[in-house]
Amino acid sequence: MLFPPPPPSASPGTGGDVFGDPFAGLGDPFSSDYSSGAPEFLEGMPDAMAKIGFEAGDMVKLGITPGQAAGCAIDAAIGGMQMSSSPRNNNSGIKRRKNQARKVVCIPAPTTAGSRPTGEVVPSDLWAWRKYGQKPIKGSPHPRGYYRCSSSKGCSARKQVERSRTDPNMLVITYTSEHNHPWPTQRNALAGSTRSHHGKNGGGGGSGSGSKSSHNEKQTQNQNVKEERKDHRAAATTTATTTTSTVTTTTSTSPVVVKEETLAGSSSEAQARDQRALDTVAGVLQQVDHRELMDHVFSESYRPMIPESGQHHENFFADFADLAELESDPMSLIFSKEYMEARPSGGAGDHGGQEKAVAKELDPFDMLDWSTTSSTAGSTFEQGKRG
DNA sequence: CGACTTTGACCTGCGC
DNA sequence: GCGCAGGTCAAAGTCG
Repeated sequence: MLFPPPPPSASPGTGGDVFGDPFAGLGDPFSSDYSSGAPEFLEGMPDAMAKIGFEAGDMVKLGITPGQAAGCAIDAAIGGMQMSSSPRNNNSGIKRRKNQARKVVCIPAPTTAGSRPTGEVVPSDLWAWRKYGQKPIKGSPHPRGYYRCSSSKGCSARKQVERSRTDPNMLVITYTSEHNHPWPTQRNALAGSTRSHHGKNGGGGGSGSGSKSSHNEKQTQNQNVKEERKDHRAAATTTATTTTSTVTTTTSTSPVVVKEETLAGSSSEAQARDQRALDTVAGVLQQVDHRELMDHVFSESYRPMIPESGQHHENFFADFADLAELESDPMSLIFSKEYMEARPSGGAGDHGGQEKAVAKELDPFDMLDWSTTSSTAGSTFEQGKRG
């Protein structure tokens, strides 16, 4: 996600130190009376989303709907502005380590793919993560999982995974610290891929792929693939939602349909709130030309985090496309789809220098790359654009 | 045996 | 200094 520097009006260091306070001046979205419309908040929604770096392209990249995006905007905002569930905690902000740069990513929660026996769902990215803790979070019905990078011993990269408070179908992933090593070349680095789907109990079963031998990974993955395929057919509704939303947001057509699918099961109040937010965001999206959107998605902001050879990228994309087929994982699904769609005008057969450029720009890791903010004044806010 | 998850205990930052 | 709540540690157990 692309996080622009906070506007001068933002107030870093007041709990909203990551984003400033994206809702500054908009009122507290959680204390707003939605039954009466909360116009000041909704009117400011697009601006609020922009403040936290939520752009239309990000929604396309991640295959989420405007409604979900709005929810993520809220969730991301909560990250810097804790819900005022108690007088003591009144917008004081959640506790966080000092000088910790963070990046918040919202993605559609995988349905059965990547799910654990406990029901927890962890999306795949290509780093290897090892879970080291889980905590119930005040104000959220869902626990937060804590993961650290297991690819390299000295790597301080961490991530937190929790379900969106506003949309259980969305996952809010917070990345902390950077990897100090190249990303794994093996395709086994699939955080969230299950070690075993048929564990006897919760312990030992579950996610994490880590640095186990690729042979074991493949074995497990192949098993999972079969089950996932089966599960995905069963869970066609949810999966289709992810796919459809990608299309509808890029074509700016009838996002309401998507919203209805994605919000199924929400409370009527939440639906009403999401609907209003959706309408607002949809209005913004409809002003965005499809091509501009795609241009943005595959724009200069997409630079490989770690320079690799062109050959590497070519292999990577081949692998990734392969994975997309196998996994039906939101990330791979989205990426493979968009990669194909965004091939240079010549189409799939258009190779050559342009392909290299595309490969360079389409590094999927930039999806999760650092475009961070930091509580430290004067820090870089968009590391993803660093040379 | 090594890597993993789970989970209770402990640590830490922050507001009062 | 106290208490709250988020973040981390580490022992126990599982799995291949």
